Amino acid sequence: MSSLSIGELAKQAGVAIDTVRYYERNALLAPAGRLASGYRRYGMTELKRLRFIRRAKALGFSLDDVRELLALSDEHDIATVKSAAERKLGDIAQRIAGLERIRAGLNTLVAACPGHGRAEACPILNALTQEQTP
Amino acid sequence: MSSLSIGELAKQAGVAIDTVRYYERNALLAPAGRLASGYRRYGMTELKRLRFIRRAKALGFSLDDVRELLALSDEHDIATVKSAAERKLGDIAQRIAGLERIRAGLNTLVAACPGHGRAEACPILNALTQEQTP
DNA sequence: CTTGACTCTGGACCCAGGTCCATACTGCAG
DNA sequence: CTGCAGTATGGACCTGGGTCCAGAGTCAAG
Repeated sequence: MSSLSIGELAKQAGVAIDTVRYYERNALLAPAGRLASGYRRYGMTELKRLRFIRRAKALGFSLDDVRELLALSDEHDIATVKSAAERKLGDIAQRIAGLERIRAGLNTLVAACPGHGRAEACPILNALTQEQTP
Repeated sequence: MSSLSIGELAKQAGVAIDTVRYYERNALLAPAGRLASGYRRYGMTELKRLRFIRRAKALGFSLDDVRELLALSDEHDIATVKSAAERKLGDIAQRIAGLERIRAGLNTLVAACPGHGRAEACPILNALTQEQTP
């Protein structure tokens, strides 16, 4: 046990085989140990790391961010981990705010559109056509 | 007046020259009229259309969406415009909801992290390392 | 031993929405 | 007329996060 082929690893981590190799090429995973045949072999360490990556991505981190986090977690540098997470939180809040603004604008337009009649009566088309800055 | 070079058009519309040509190549703008020299010439119609595109993008529409909207606005088909806008509104709401979920998760972790001490005390690293599904 | 499933490699390709480049030609001010 | 800014073209390149492919070699069940 605890020796996995790339296919088993990928399956257990819930990613594609190509993704594992892609991560290795891009330094998110250390180069894997090899059998005499050249086949990669993995242990629990790599499985955990791969799951770490998957979770971090689900939390909205880019692979660049993840690379940093992995480095930090190796250093056990909690303060830096926390501030990285805080920065990410700020990013996410900003993305949400941008989308909220778009939603509010579009919502107003949709609400005001009768859904029938002349084009001039459609505030959506008007908003897009008019000269004023949105 | 009302005859613009590509550079003047781009400037007045607030986009790059290359972007104008890119839009022409990708059927967001009709092929421009040309001088004998081959230089493109534009009028107010194209300027408005370009601003339409810019605004629509600012509202979160993809260029594919914009192509559709342009076709619709040509048809003065208000009902279809409204339902396209409603679909877009749904998309945006979903994106926001996804980000909210991420934010809530990350927020909890950051709040619980002491910011110093052993790595085992950092809930951020723990959440990423632990086996349970996030 | 055979056969089918697995793995290896380097490299091409995908999505969107452009940006940048070299080379050649044109327009206009002075 | 000169010189420089502007424009033309086709094609390469960029970002991020992979995915797919051909051709070759390997593992393991039966």
